[in-house]
Amino acid sequence: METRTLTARTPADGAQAAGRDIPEATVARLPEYLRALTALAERGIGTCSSDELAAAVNVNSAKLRKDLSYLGSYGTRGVGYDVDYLSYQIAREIGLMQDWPVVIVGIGNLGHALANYAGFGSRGFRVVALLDAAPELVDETVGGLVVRPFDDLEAVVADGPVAIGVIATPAGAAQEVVDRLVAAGITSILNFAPTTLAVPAGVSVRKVDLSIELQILAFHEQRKGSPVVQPLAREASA
Amino acid sequence: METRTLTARTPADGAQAAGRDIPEATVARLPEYLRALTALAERGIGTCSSDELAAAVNVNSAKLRKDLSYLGSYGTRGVGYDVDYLSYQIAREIGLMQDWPVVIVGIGNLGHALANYAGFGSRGFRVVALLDAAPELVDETVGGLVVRPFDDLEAVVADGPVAIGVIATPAGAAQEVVDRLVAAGITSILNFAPTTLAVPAGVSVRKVDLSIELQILAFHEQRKGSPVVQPLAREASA
DNA sequence: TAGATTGTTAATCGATTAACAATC
DNA sequence: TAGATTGTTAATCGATTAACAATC
Repeated sequence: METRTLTARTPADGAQAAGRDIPEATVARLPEYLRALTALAERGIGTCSSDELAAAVNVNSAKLRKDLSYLGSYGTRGVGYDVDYLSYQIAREIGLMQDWPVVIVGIGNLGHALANYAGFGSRGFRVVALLDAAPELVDETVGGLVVRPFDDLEAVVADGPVAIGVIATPAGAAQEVVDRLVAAGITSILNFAPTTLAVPAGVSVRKVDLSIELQILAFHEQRKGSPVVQPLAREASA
Repeated sequence: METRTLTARTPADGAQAAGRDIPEATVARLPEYLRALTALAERGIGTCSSDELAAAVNVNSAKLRKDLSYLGSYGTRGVGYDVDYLSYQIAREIGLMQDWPVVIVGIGNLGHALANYAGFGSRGFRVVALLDAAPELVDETVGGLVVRPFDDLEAVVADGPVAIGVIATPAGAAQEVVDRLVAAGITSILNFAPTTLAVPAGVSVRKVDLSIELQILAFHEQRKGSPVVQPLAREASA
């Protein structure tokens, strides 16, 4: 592992082809692996096994190894994974070697919190504009940026590329907003508004939905029943 | 359908047994169906087909019907579903006929936004306490509630049942907080802190993670490449 | 060489979907 | 009765996992 270099792969090498078509479930876990690796690196740990990393993320180690196998062969049998090297490979795979300009639409309570969220920039997600339709919010400074009218959207996009649009408006406005974002050429949307969005093919939408998460918890809480609080009493997940 | 009443089911009735063991993927969609039904009701629509409801939520109508079949047979062949009746059945299944007392821990930017979030209470999720370890936040009033010291947790729980704990602290504090919540008897956790939590069996954890969602979007955005913005050009999802 | 751990295989499990009989 | 739409079946697809050969 100490002599690892980023050698060019031959066509016969499987690892290159492995770059293609990563399962969606795997993609969703890569950021968690990366986060756990970053925490290990901060603790000065240079190497870890799949068992150790899997434990940190609460997944089966076979699943972890299978996930990583879609990226290539970045471990060393009998030894484990080099924390920095694996971090680099995952970051590259996710696309974190470049900057991702973000606009936030809707600067209410949530939009404020998002604009002030420090971790936002940490991974190359750079907030380039805050937009709101309400005149009383425009020109306010939030998280170091001046709120602009939503109608400035096209000007913002003309000024420089925008990769991701974050929707933090009320549900009623969200479809209109996403239509404008898509028309302006933005193809990735993160939706905090509690409503389903319709978008053309080729546009990715992820949603973050507090109310749905609470309802899922309520469902399971209800099923637990009052007396039977612990289904499988003894075992504790480390 | 007009004469539908909530008759007691006989033991031979399949619908009662159907209440058992709903797949996790189905559980996660029930709140979306409920939200779409509520929107239909607000538009004065009394009946809808599985095709119509499925279109509103962007799912396959076969999937919708299969999901609903786990709850029972609440539709009418040749007609569709009564919006109010189906709403009621889904709400009951999720557990929304009762109140779910919630505590929010960590009243920073995000905690503020959550405490002020109106939609919180709309479905029976009642915020009963705001807790923070920082003395400078304690006694501040947020969303109509006075922030209390985190050490009041046990007193809050003793005062009345708490079903769900919401963690809006920095990542570094989250494990400690969840340990205390679990020790206090709370068995459902909604985690906004960007870290994996370890909990004993019988405790449910859901997470809401901005950074992970952005990274998943970045992954796909990267794969789209600059010139190939629309993989399947023509088709537009309604 | 002996011990450890990866990367991969194959079995299993759960979720999705098309198709259609049941039935309003 | 004819048309419409549900509820269910069965096929397919994707994800998880145990087991182990490969190999450091």
